[in-house]
Amino acid sequence: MTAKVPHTLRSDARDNRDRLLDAARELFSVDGLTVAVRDVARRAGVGPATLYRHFPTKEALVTAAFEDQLRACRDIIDEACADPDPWHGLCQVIERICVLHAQDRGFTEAFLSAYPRAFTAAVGHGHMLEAIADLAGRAQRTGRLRPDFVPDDLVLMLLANKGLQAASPAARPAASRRFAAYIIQALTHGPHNTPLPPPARLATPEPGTG
Amino acid sequence: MTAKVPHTLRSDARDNRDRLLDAARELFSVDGLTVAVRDVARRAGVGPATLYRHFPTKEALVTAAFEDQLRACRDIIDEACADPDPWHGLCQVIERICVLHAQDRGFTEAFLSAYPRAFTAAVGHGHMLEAIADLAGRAQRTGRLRPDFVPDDLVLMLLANKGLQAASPAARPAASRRFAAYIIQALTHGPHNTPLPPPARLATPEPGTG
DNA sequence: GGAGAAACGGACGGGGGCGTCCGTTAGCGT
DNA sequence: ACGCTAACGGACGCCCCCGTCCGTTTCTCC
Repeated sequence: MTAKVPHTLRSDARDNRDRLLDAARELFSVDGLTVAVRDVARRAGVGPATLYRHFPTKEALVTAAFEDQLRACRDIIDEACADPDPWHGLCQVIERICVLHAQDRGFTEAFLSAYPRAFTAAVGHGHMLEAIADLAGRAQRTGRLRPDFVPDDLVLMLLANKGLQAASPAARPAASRRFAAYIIQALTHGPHNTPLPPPARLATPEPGTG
Repeated sequence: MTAKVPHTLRSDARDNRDRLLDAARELFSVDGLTVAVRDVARRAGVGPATLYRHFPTKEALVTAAFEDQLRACRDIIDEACADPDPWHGLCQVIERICVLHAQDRGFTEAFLSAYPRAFTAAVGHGHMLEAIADLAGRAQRTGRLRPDFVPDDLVLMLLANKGLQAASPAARPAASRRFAAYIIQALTHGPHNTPLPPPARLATPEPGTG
């Protein structure tokens, strides 16, 4: 029970930790979270035990590796919510998060329920969803966002965008950009809008199975 | 080399084969192709060896299990191509294939490149894509389908729709229906169309990684 | 009803991934 | 320079999955 936490890593340890995070980001971003922990360690030039010493479980490694991306995500949303034009803000959210996800497969999988516990808790999905819902409400009141849009539709679109990662890594950004443009088109309120089927309750995505 | 193929299965064998296909369809449709072959065998009430006797590899089981779905898919497309209103036909393709995929996760994964060899060869993806491209061209000439649509965009949408399978099984059909409606909205030609980013070359989806 | 072959299924080997143990190395403070 | 301890990493156990082998059961045909 005597807390003997050094709070200061030895130089080599700090070094290895950094290299591990870099390696994790590299591998996860291209191949997703299925990459073996061993491969991350090998890429970083350390043994598996070293990795597990720094990150007791794969989930810990994942959350640590994607801290920045998560912050970037939040920044995008905060910025959009502060946009004086809520419709423009919403479009920005869609476009930017889509390409962000397209650029990083691992982050997308982490963000969308591969390790739901870690991420939903860490960032407070709830808060983000609330902010988005508010933004969407304001966008609807401007008349640019179709009135039958519901916030869950945004989750729908994010999940759909994730599906694009089955494409070749090289094609992903272009695919997501084009997809985002289509989505914005679909969300635009206009005289040609055809009625939508009832919204889906996505509440609890099944755990695992990124 | 003496061909001693009975061509007529013993009654119990035929029975087991049917039960295996049923079990495979049930499990694959809900949980996708990640289900262990053992589980399929267990569900069918037979040993693993029996399964492998009927289907020498997992891929063989998958293709056999989804033969009907594949035919249904082709029928949808053929029917749509024969539709006197090509735009209506295209919409039908989108709606029906989206819900077909929403109802059956395993088929979707099989259809979209989890076992590319088996399926692309079996059905001739090429032919289907050609037919769709022709249909889309005709739809564009009616002025209902936006002119900057390219056939690859349909693959884009199918991949995106696949992403919705991360939702709970119960929510999938509703999600896909709504998604399809949004897509059709996005593809509609109208004065409010905003230009799209350049299309993505999806040509060769990476193998594996359903 | 009995012989022969087809079909069955439990047990096995191989591969891969996750997380751990312990003998060894190397940074740090004196 | 030297010892103490943090940090390292190869090797290990465990689990899961795929596909195979062989002794046993069961259908079929006479």
